[in-house]
Amino acid sequence: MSKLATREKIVEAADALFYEQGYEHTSFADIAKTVAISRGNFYYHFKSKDEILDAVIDVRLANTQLMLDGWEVEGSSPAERIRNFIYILKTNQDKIKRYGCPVGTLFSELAKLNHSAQEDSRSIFSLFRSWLTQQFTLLGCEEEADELAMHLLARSQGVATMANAFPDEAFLDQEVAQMCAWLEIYVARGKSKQAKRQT
Amino acid sequence: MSKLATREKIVEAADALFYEQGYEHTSFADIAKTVAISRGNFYYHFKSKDEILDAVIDVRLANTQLMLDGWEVEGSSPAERIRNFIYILKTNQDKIKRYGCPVGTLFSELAKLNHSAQEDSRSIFSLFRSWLTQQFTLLGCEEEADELAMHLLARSQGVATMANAFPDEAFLDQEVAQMCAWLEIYVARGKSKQAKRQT
DNA sequence: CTATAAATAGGACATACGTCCTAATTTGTC
DNA sequence: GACAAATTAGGACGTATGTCCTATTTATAG
Repeated sequence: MSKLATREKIVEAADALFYEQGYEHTSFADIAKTVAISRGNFYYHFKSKDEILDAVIDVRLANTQLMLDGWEVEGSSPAERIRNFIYILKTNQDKIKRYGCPVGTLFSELAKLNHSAQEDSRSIFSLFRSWLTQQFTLLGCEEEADELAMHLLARSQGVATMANAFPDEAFLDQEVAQMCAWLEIYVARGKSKQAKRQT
Repeated sequence: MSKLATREKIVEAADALFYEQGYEHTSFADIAKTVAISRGNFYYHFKSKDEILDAVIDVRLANTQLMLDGWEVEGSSPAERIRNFIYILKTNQDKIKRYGCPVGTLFSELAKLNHSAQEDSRSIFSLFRSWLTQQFTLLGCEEEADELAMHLLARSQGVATMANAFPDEAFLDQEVAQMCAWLEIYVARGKSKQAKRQT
């Protein structure tokens, strides 16, 4: 119980610090200080900094999956679920304006460090990508589903980056609205296809 | 002469290393090794790591301005110039797939480090932003020029990030084509406005 | 050619950091 | 309540890094 609690607390603190300060810039002392434990205790739960990073990525993956699953409610449409994805930007806009996108900035950092966890970090992107592909497929855009997924991911990433650089604007709201409008094109296209198939 | 050469060599090496490895992850030894000078000599030209960063940002700003000026050739249209901007992604695609966008990734890192040069780093974005705003204004989209500039910047950033995460695809080409197609809407809109004004 | 300044080299130093080790404390079990 | 295992604390160690200092070499000027 207490073992899990401490471990979880460490991962939780590391998760936040890696997001806010970056992986490399966050030291053991930083995390230990946040959790209020000694460095020794720290090393009882994790043998190295890399291990904590792995744990953090695992938690982020799990939380992302949980979020996506939470959108899979009875009676929800793929369009609604994609809109949920777009609205992540709005929901987390304060943090995004301060620290950027947690997925994009972590991957970017690990890419530069040539870190072994780079591929694990990419898998968070992959999770979103395959999920979005699935949603666009359900929407009736089978052939271009993956392309649309990548497009939407890129749009989100770009908005997050620019919102980080210029946080004092209505920019984020505008872009979210535009992305929703863009989505409607494919919603309509999917419907007309479905109608065709019905006749 | 040799003084300037050494200084320039240091900045050049630091510029590349900051891009490829990140600012924090690049040590004095790394730069000194690349330039093949001693750490002592190093400190003769720069009193601190921050000073090198400032110099690198200045160089990047100057080079960017030079690039933009280079596009201001006789007989070029704003649409062509914006297309030039979009094509940066294609021109630098190899490096972008490996290290992301130099502007975006540097800003992102400095934001997390809470580094004093963060604002200087943002000014590279600002340069692109105001330049694009000007081009869209010339295109005849005065009211929405800045919005369009930010939109295009965000699209570029997003494509760079995703191309970094998934470099093995035709993704970048597709997105560049889509951005050019998107631009045509505003080219046409500008032309119709101009025609209206002429009548 | 000489004297002065610029430039370079390389070692010294303090600090921070990741990692390891051992002792102490807490928890769980019979 | 006693004993073993799990957990925590905190110091020790080596390395890397940013920074500084001084001696040596190279370039410049009168």
